[in-house]
Amino acid sequence: MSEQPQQSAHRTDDARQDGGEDTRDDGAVSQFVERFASQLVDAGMQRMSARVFACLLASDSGVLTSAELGERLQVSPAAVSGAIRYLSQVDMVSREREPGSRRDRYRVHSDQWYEALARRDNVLTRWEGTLREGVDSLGEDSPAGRRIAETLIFFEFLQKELTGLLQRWREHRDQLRADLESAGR
Amino acid sequence: MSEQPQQSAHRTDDARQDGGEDTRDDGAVSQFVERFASQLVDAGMQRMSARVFACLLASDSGVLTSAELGERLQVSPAAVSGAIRYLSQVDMVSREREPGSRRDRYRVHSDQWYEALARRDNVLTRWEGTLREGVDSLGEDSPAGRRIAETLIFFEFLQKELTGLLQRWREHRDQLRADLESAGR
DNA sequence: CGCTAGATTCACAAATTTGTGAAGTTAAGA
DNA sequence: TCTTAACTTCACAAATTTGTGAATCTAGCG
Repeated sequence: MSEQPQQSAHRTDDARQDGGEDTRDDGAVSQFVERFASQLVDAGMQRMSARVFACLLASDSGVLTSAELGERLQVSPAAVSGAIRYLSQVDMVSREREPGSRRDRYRVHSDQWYEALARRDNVLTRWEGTLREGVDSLGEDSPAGRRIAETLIFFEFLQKELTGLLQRWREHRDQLRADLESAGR
Repeated sequence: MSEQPQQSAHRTDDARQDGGEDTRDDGAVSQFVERFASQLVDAGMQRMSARVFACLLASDSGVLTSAELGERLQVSPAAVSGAIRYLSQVDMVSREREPGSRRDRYRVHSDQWYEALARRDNVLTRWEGTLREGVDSLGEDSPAGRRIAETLIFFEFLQKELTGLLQRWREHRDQLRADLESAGR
């Protein structure tokens, strides 16, 4: 039927000079980007930020310029700018500028998930504050006050667990890296 | 200055017959409800659902009818209905009907947070599915494929940890209850 | 110092979401 | 079986969010 290897449908062949990025099936990549972005949206992230993030995640270099993002996602520079503003605020993407250039480059960390989770800690702390106020308003002795106090206990438990979990992840990750080190090279 | 205890500003005195609900400062309760609801909204929940949920959480009985919710939150029955539809879908509220009545009553569980977290498990599983597809599309050997594979590893770690965490919570909770049992009664 | 590539901001239009009133549906009680 | 209280659904209006093009700002480079 076709003389192409079966994995290939439509490959990028423009922009070959500036990245060496792609030997991949663009359709499939784009499908992954959009699917994963949708799931992030379901979890509460703004659509454009989710798309930009997923796009960076699925790029070989992990670094893309505004123009590249705009082209891949088919959106305007303004949209990219807005998405990046959010993503760098929540620290999921960092902005770089090459020394002799006026183009920004946006990068995903390899540790972004770990860090995102670590930041959850603050969210929990804020929630706990509100819950404590609630217990005070309602009185510790009222049924409602007691219910909220129980909620508070759960969140406090969660926060404590989170610390341990992050610790264990670091160990797990370092172990994996060490294994890779001794086997792979 | 005042002959009232200082906690009191404006108390409900309507509806005294049907609940025995409130000996509390309505303003403060409402403030808690709205604040906590906002934080839930920030975390991605729909506004009305968040308000209904917070309202139930802050009620003495933990059970309210549609009419009560509508009155406390100043919204239409339709809005309550929509919020409840969502909340029962995600299993944060359950619907009851008193045997000889045509009024539904909506209840928060005391375990809703535990259960909400337990349900996160499914979300993680879905994400992992998408990530695996991504790795397949991009190839395990490409840098992007590798980055996504690392993400996958993190989520798998998280999912495994979640199981243990939930287990520990159940133990912690049972311990707290036992303590309460022997001390309080 | 001016020119210009590139990022950002702004006003606005399009799309989406949210809540309402009213009509529709369901089931308890006479 | 009829009546009616209570929940649900639907069409629509209001509010919010999202992305665009154009104008503006910033900083390399000649």
